[in-house]
Amino acid sequence: MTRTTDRRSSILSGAAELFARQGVASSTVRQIADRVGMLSGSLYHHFPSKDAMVVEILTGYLDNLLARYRSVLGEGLSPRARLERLVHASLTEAELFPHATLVYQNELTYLRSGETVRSHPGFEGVRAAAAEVQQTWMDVIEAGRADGSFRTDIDARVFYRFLRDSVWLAVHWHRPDGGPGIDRLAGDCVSLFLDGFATFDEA
Amino acid sequence: MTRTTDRRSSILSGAAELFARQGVASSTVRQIADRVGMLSGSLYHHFPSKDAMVVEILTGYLDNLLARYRSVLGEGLSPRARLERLVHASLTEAELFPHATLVYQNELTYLRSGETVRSHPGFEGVRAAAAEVQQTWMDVIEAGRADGSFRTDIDARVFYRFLRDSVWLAVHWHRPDGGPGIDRLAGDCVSLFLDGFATFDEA
DNA sequence: GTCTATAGCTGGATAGAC
DNA sequence: GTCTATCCAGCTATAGAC
Repeated sequence: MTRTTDRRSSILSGAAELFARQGVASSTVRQIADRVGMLSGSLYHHFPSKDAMVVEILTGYLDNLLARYRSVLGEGLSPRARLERLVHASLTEAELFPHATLVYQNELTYLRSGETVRSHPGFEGVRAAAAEVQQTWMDVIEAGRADGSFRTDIDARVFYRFLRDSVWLAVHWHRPDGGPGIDRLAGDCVSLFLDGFATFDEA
Repeated sequence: MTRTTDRRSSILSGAAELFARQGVASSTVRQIADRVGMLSGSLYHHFPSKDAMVVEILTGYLDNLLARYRSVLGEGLSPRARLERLVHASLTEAELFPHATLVYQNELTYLRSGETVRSHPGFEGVRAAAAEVQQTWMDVIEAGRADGSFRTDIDARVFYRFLRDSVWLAVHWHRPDGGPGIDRLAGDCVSLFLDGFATFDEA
């Protein structure tokens, strides 16, 4: 167990912060090196390429997130409760890794653009993990539609996108310290969406 | 009045499509030239730089959008009705200029990142227009909070962001032909958000 | 494990022929 | 108005000294 954060980790977190703020394409290895106080060439002792950093940032983030999701799925909850736990898990992860969350959110559009750029081995894994994340959400939404607790007159994928983007967006404004905790935030978010989306037994 | 779409416009629309799919930074002037069947050097007869294309795409989009917004503001509607008309205007604009809409949505994060990259003259105008768009939404939300029709226990900016991203996101999945029209879509969207967000006189 | 130095490439942009 | 030909800057990545 090393006492101080090792070099490799600090490079990765510096890179994540840059990627989050400027985008991957506009961030250079020299900027990354500057940030940790070394020269660009030295980075390649730790990572084979810039893309490898991106892959590692996204993979670490998604692996953690999926582990949380799987734990939630094992609890055998109702659709509504499960949805709240998924929101909670996502917000928790976003609080722990805000930069990785932003990178994932911002680059997702370009990541899935089929035949283009990213052919780097490892991006396939990222894409697969991203697909599993989406499937997890779709499953709970479909389950809620099936048991009558969610509306069926609005496309499931549309609802998924609305909710997903709102949750992921929280990292833009949520402040870990001082503000409302994750618990409160997750509850508010689910209430906001579901009380306008879940079927109401009015009258 | 020219009968065919002129060269300049086709360059711009080709560029917009590329920017939307790959991101501005990852799109090269050579790709843009390829798409309209000319060589990269020839582009510079029509535009002084790649950034100038980005500025013109975003400016044209935002100018149109703001013109619609101002027209809505002149109708003297209630907050709820005004909100629906703003959603409607945004969706209409997104249907007419889907690529520009996506570019705006995707690059907004990097656009506002203060001292970084984009110092091109003209980007200031884009930023100013984007600020006016945001202000228009914030005004109607605040008006609704003031007259009691919207909840005050959730941050206005949070609600704004949820709604804005959901509306802008529609361009990802909405198909102009065949699917539900803009009218229906706008109504659904507002109903979805407000019936979970507007105050209810229950009991 | 970091540095110096630079190779090799790609991208935005330009000059001038046609 | 388009093409040919290219400049130059900036980038990723590498090789080898220390």
